Amino acid sequence: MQRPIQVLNVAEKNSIAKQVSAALSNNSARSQRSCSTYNPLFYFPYNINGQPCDMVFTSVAGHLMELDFTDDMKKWRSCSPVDLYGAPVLKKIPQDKKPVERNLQEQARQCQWLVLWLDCDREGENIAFEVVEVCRRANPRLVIKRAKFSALVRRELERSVQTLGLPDENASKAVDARQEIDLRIGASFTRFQTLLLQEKFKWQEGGLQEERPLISYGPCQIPTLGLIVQRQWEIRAHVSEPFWYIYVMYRTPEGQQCTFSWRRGHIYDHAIATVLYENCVDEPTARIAKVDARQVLRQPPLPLATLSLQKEAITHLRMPGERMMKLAEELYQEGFISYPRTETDCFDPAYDLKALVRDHTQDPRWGQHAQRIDSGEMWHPPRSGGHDDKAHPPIHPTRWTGASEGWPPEKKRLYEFVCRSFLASCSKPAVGFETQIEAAIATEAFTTRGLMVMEKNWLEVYPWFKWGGNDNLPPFQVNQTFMPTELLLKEGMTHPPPKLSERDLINAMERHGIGTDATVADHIQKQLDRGYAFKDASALFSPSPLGEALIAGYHKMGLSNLWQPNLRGVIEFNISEVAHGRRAKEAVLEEAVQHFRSDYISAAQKQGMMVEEVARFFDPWGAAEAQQQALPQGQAIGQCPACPMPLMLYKPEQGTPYVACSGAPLCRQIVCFPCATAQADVSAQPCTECPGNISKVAFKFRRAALPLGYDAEMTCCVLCDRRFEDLCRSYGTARPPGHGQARGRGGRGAGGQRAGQAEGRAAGRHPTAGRAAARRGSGRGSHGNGAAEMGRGAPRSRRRDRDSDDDADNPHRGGRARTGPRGGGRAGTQHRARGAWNGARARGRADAGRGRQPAPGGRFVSATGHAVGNGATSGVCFKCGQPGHWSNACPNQG
DNA sequence: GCAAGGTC
Repeated sequence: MQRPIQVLNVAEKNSIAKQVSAALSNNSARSQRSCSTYNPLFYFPYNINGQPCDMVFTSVAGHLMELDFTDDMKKWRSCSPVDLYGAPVLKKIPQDKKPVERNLQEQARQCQWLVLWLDCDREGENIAFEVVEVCRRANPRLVIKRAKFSALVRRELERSVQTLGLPDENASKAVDARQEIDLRIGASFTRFQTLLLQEKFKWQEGGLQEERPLISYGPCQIPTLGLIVQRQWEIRAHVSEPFWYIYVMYRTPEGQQCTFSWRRGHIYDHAIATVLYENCVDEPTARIAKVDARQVLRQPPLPLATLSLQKEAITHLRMPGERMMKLAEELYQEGFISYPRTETDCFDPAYDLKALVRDHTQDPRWGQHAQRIDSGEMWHPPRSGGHDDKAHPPIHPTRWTGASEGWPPEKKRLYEFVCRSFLASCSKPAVGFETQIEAAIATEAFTTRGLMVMEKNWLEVYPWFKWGGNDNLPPFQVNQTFMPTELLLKEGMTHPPPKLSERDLINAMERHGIGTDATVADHIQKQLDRGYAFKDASALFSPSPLGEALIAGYHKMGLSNLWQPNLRGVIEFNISEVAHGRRAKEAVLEEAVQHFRSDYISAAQKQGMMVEEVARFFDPWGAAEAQQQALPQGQAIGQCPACPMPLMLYKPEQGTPYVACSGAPLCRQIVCFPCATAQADVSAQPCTECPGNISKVAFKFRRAALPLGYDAEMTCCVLCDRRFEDLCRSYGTARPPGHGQARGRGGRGAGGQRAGQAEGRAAGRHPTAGRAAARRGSGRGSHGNGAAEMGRGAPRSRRRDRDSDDDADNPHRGGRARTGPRGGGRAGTQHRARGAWNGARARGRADAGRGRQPAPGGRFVSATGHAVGNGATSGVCFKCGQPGHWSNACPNQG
């Protein structure tokens, strides 16, 4: 008799652990609490490939680990935000996940095998590696295996456990890359925006909730805001135009009637419309040219996935997506509906749907319909929407309850919606009889259509959908003639597109790959929480002044790729190249970091534009105005050693000349004059001398030129330039280049660390080594060097071209901006401006979103020389979203 | 005080 192997099985959430244990053990698993509240243990014996096993099944609760910067970079003023592109990052287990970690380690110590049952998607693969890391720390000898399953049904799970494989490292690395990109961009731009704007304006007077708002940036939240602002600009850019159309109405003596639509739709030229109309008036007899009558079917709704449930709940129940998800979560926890976060919109054929239907036959509201399905009279197998996340079924009721009296009304309505929707999806399609009529008057053609509902079927249980209409059509015959009751030339006006509804937003986000089914609602809610957008009484979204100013600011800077909706798609496409093994994680990261760092540098250099945009809507604080006015005129002499902004030489009328970074308040670097090699140390204390809330700046000098360092500390106010202390002290040991000198001496570390980084680059490791050189050269009036350094990046002329292009396109400024020619001139629709933007969007969009598109062909190597994955490389440009080149050589700027 | 993604 073989001794059983001890096997630790880990699922992504308890519900899966429970289901798989039940399926594999034939419902005989013994459950036991663990030290982690939401992750109990299930024990049962099993046999894997003839080998007896003692199975212990447990779960985590999503990711175990979080990515973050090291402690020294977490303080917002500890470094310039641009440093966050190169700062080290760490994966850590946050405090609230410690019990999960303990549970895994306790079990791992007693087991020989670890079987990973995490969801079969990229995030699941990444969590699998987190679990492996934690378990291996407790038991290095663990044998690691991965169960891949396509449905939670017994046969599939049994197959899966007998054919265990290995976790997919590429998929996991793709997630690592995404996390790192999101963190670096998010943190750097959030700090940039917040530090730049937070203190400058009277937010509350401008309608914001908070006095000092957090102005966050994220690669999902900002493109979402971009969608809202873009629509606002479309609306504002719309210029109403008149159009004309011929209106025909016919009423029989019996009272049957219909109106006809003109084949030409609308005509924007009054003269032409009049000529065509007069033709009709001259020969007004209408002749029926065609009668097409046939039976049509209206299919029931697809089984519900998360996003479709959100959209339906918004439309039919008038419930915001975020609220709906909370209630759905509750219903799931209480066992009334299945797992609410799923992409699946098709039922597994093995699923016993009839049993689920039977559960509802006693309901007073929809029980009768359920009975008719159960009897087979109404039964029709649910359609398949073609999506399957391989982990969850579509959302459906799991238990009937008539005892929902205590529930809040919204929860009741949601449960009812899930039940009715499920029953509808198991019902026969509705049957109608449609008649399409074509009529001719003189040279012009007209159509009308009638629809009579013959069998309601699924519509009986689903009251939210209206079908049918115009069923009082006169009984036309081909070649029949009649005299129209009314024949008129009517005038209409084009309307701007409507504001976005939450449903529109979800659709747009889905189309562009912004967020996942589980996070889309959060990103929308975040717009409201951050004060970037409002939702009006009709639940339509419009940007707040702050939201619009942010987008307009980046637009004006020529950095629209930072907010346009394809941003996420571009990131997703590139990391999916990692997941498929076509590019190395490091290469994609390097490319992304380089690109976004360069965008950050542009943004920091043009920060004034952002301030200007915000100043259109919000009043600045007096002190900030005073600060701006009080700053003396300086002369650019190079680039700041700590950030991308120009370093300025200031010569106050009284007092000592000094050199300071122009990037305040993001960077308050002040360096020594005349040597200009010193590192500043900034402490944010209020100035005791001047009336404004200006910080006191303490800074250190270091005379690198001397063999023994010479150090000084001085405290002064940047606003009034008043010194508080001035003391010098020497120190004894010279340090080799590349070691942070300030850090070792009790001064705060940032300055010294930056010095260390800069030296490292100078040693040739990094392509931006020139910066350190410029810093050294910019002392003693070496102006030429500094100026050359400031103009780095795209050639100036090209940048100017791009900016002016963008300005021409920016419709939010002039009020009545043009709508073409991108939109193709006279679009002939009610929403003519939309065509223009859609055209622009389509071109700008990554052929990317979620890796559905084929990989772009061809071989190319990044300018950094890193981008060689497994020989053939591919990906899309972070700037324009197109394949074939990298963003630092993007030919499609703007 | 930053992101987005899992999940309770």
